[in-house]
Amino acid sequence: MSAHDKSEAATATRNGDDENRIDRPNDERYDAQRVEQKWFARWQEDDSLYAAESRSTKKKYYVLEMLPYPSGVLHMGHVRNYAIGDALARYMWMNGYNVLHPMGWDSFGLPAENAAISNNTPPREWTLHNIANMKAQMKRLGFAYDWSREVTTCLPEYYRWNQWFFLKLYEKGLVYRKKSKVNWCPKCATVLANEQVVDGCCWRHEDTQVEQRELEQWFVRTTQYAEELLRDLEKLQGWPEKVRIMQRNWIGRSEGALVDFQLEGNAGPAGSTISVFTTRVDTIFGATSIQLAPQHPLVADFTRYNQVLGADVERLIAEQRKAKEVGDIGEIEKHGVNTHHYAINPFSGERVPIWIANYILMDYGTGAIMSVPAHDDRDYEFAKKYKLEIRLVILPISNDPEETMTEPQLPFTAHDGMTINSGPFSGISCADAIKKMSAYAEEKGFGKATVTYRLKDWGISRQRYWGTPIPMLYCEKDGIVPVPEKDLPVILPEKVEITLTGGSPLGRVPEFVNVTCPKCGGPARRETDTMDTFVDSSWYFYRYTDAHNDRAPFDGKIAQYWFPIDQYIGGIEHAILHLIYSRFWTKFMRDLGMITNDEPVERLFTQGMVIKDGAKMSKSLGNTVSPDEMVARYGADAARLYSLFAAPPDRDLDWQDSGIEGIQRFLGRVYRFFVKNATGAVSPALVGALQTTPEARAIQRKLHQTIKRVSDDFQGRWHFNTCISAIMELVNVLYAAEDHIAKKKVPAAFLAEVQRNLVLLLAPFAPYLAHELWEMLGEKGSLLRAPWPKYDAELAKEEEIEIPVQVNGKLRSRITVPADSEEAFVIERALADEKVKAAIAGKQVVKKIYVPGKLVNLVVK
RNA sequence: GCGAAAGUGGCGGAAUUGGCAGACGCACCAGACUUAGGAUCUGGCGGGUAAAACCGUGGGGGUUCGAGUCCCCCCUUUCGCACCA
Repeated sequence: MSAHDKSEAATATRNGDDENRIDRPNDERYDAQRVEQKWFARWQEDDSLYAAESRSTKKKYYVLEMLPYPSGVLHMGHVRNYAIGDALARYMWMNGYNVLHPMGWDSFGLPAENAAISNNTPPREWTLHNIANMKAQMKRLGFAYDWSREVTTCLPEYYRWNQWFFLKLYEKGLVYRKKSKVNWCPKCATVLANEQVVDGCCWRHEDTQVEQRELEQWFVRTTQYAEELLRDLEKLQGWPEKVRIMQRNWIGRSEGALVDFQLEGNAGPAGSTISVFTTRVDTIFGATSIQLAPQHPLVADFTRYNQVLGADVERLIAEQRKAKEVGDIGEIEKHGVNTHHYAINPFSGERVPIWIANYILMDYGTGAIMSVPAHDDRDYEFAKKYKLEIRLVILPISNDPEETMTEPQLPFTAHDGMTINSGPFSGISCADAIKKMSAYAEEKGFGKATVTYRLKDWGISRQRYWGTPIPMLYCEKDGIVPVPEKDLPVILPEKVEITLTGGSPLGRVPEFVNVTCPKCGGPARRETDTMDTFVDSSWYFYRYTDAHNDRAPFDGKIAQYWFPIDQYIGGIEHAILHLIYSRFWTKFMRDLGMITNDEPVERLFTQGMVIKDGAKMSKSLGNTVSPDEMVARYGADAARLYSLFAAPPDRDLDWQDSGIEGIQRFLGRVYRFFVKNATGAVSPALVGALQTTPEARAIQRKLHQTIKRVSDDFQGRWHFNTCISAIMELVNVLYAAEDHIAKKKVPAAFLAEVQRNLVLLLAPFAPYLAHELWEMLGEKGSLLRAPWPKYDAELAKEEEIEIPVQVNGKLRSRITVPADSEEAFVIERALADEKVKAAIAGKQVVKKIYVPGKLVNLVVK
């Protein structure tokens, strides 16, 4: 059937339908809904091409987008994230790789419980319903996922392995229970990890102040791997620098020394000491006080019989809390109180007063410092205020010995000085002093060199229902008893009354709580807390490689084939939480002998946010854009293409409805070109033949330039916005050549080749339209496995180039010369140009610059 | 305060290595086809001018034949960290 017949047929049917506007002949409109529905139905029937091959000789490629929480509906941020990954997956398929491109659901978590409370729907039901809905949305958007490997973390098939891992952590001493002050979000009614506290507030409730509560909790010893987590950041060259810096700061390694100061007299418990952490032990002879955090354990001993002091301490705590609330603890005005107790400096034997100060943090170091006003900004400020002694013990080193003796401006905080007034340690460099003094302290048993991290162990207990039950029992006789491996999974019971008060909901389910101890057969009580959901996402990507294994979390051999993940794509908001936990988990699994890779992710890409009207989309601002609505109005291709076109993927994207209309027009333009210029399948013999007519050559050149631009971007910097504009340019060139095409100056066989390549270029970005056009061309093979077009430099080459001619750096004219012209020829032609002649008239040309293929610049005087 | 990224037309954004600033798209203007146009096609579109000249990449200096790009100083925005001892 020719194009002419086709459009006549189309016109005939449309003319019969005159209640709407009628399209004229050749006014073929692209009905995205009809085309997308057609392919959607086919893919529903058979999506086997999206499946990764378990046995393959091809090179593997693991591309992964971060799995979503099934909140109910996709938002535009998801669409953007998945459009990037899907384009990459399709590109890699077309390049002959065995691609693993899976999807799953991070489906435990609080929103399900909140929904249960407000709608009276069981969390499981609510969650599974959301998953079904979001999965349907993903399919409608045309994302090519291997659904045979779908992972749903809230199902026992998955979470049983969380429990298994927990037992392994327990065996290795990497999980422990301790009573401690923890972050408590009153709205979530549960504990939060340090990583989940943002500016003193809950990460989910930015307006809710986190409280401190004393609770028994399970902690994962992430600090055991602190050193390696930090060191291996160097290996992650495929990660954004920004993320690596954020992780480095979060781990916060700091070298220093611990030094014990003996308490004088009988202030605290007999023989007790105050251990301080300092990075500047070289300044210890300048320590003129000890400063304790108000929450320091010793403070309680001081205030027990001193109500006045107690009240002061309360005030200091309140000031700290206030500062945290405002979010600038750095700006807090320093206050302190003198306890009138003393401690002994072990180096000098000197008595120093013990103070309590609001600028000392209990959760860093030991919660106690030695205060050296002469050599620390904060200590200096504090000492000035409270008239504490300021004693100089470090002098700046200068080449001029006279200068070395001059007193520096205080506080003098540089690290490259020389000690004075430091007893036997005087007269040496700071670095030397640190070494010698640490060694001395260790030898005498009152201190040692040490490393402190900001990173804390990961508190994973949650007093909530919708999570993985922690497989631990408490027996009256045997104490803490792990659930035997053979009894896994500990199934989360379904009939549970969910409230946000009264502790863990599971605690109110007697048949869950009351068990027999596997050791003694006596009565035991089950742990009623559940695991932080970040446990689920710490290893889920391994499960994709072997999703139905019921004997192990996954098979190590299979994981070894697929890992590390070649490309991971997700939001920057996971730069710390998820990405540190999952790096930890990988190292732990490696040490268990399950895997061989040290890091889970080779290359990480963090895409920007989708915003609207300059603000993050949110229901309260009313600036949300619904993917469903976009698909219904413009089609999935348009929604996907626009989310790639509107901005480079690593930057924020400001959504504009008028922008997606432009994309819709573009898709229609492509479609109409194919309808108007139907050609049919290409004979392989003709592909790549150099065209002879200038009209065809122009198109061929543009085609190959476009292939290069798109391919390069996939390999390199991923600026899909410019890829898509390159394809638009190609289409514009085709439209501009329509007259030539009509006059048969462009051979039909070549035109068919161009169309075929255009479809291939579009395939990663707009799969629906690409498939439709592929079929229209009469292609039989699968587009998803069609080889990516090959760039041919010869065919892309320009025969003639336009060279701008500058005079003294200002553009004066342009000349057209053969592409392979010699410099002398180009300069000669430039000098002969009328406009150039006028510009240099009466002046002397002192320098002639020719940048081959780029420009000519004539310098005149 | 420390660290990182960014600042280009009315808007989203191009310019990958120092070489034609504003690709591509949106919006707008004009024309064509039309009974109609919120379809489609064609053309225009940084400021300035009759046309040129000239001026234009946050501001100020510099290097260079030539700077959005490199160097120095400053301003603004966003993000991360923040009395971290």
